[in-house]
Amino acid sequence: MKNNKTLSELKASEKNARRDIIIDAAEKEFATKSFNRVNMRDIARRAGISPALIYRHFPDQRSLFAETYVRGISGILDRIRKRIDDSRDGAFGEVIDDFIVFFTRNDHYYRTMMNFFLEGPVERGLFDKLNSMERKLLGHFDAMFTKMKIEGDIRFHSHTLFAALIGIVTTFRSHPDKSDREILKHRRRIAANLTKVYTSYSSHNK
Amino acid sequence: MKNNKTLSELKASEKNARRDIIIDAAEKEFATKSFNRVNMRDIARRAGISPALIYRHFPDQRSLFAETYVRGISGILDRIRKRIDDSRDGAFGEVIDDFIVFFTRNDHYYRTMMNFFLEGPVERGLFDKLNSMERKLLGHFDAMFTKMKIEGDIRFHSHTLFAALIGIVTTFRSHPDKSDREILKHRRRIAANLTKVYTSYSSHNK
DNA sequence: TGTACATCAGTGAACGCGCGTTCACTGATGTAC
DNA sequence: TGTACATCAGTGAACGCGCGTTCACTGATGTAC
Repeated sequence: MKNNKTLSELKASEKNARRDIIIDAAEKEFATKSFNRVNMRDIARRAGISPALIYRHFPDQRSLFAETYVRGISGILDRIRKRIDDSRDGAFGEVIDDFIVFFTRNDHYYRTMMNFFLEGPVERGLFDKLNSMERKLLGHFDAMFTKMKIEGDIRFHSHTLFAALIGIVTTFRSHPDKSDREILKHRRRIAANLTKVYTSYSSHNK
Repeated sequence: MKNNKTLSELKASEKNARRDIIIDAAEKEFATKSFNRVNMRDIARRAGISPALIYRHFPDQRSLFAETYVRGISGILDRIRKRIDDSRDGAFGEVIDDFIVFFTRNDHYYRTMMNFFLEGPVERGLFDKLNSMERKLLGHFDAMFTKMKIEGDIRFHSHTLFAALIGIVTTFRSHPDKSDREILKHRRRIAANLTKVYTSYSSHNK
């Protein structure tokens, strides 16, 4: 069996594989406990390595979380894009429902995003990477609003929508007397309300 | 000079005065540094007391912050209420601009709110107190939407609006290449866009 | 074909630190008898 | 009018702890000559 990779390519892909194993472990940790209980020791244990080794692949915890976020978020971004492209009218309701459901099921991505909003600027490369994710989503929203033939500045609408969605996930969270099911239900209901307002606005201004 | 208070009343009001001094000090600390640099030692120093004394008035830091929040927030709540009551149509644009400007100028109230959203349930009494603030604001929004004769479930609209406003403050924050002025400007612009969508929706459904 | 040296994955224990909170104590004032 | 005791504001130093990160080191593999 012929191996057509050079040695250094092999090495690089091995290195990437090791990175992926760490990200997988982080992902699993996020799945089993709440955001701020996730820690480096447990991630290392889950990956079957020593904590120190993580630092050979990521400069610090924030970077690891950011990479986890970037990898994890791209699926939903593509799904949203596809929904918009496949639709005639932008599929507003479905798109924002997708968004809400995704960030409810994967709260840690929301938390990572919040972390970067609230703790502010990071190392430049990381900042750019996270920012490009946001701009990608905004680009999708732009495409959606264009299909909707909405009146006014498209980019402002995208920003407004993004803010509103983040706000919905922010304001309806764990509550002493509410189950996860109820929270999701409430978020979707509010999102549906937003859809009603926005689609009505868009159809009246055609 | 006659003192018509009983001794225990006097004592109680003195105790309240001391509480207020601590809250004042916290407020001043929040005014001089970013949210997560504010700490108990500095608040104590600012109030001219020892850190331990704070704990005679507040069970813990969260509670102190919550009380600070509750006291600080009630002014804007009343202002918003007045604006709505004094207007014929609900003054949507002015109300949400007030909201945005207030939480931009007083970021620490926003941060305290976020803290409670993100870190979740607290000691019950505190939780109820914070919750009643939120419900008060929602009540004001209800009144506003009623004046606007908006179509649909009023409470859902209030929730949607609250979420959207929180989202606007969340998503546009410190950025390596942006000044505070620009951030405020951008937030107001997005808020104005939201106003356009909402007022149009409401007027088309009259 | 062997030797010296470089490279790099990998380790477990230990460091460090920021800061909320508590501890053990003082001093003044009030109260009972 | 004095004595014993309770109450409570107030203090500065010390505790503690969770956890991200680093340190000093090992062992395997690659490379130069």
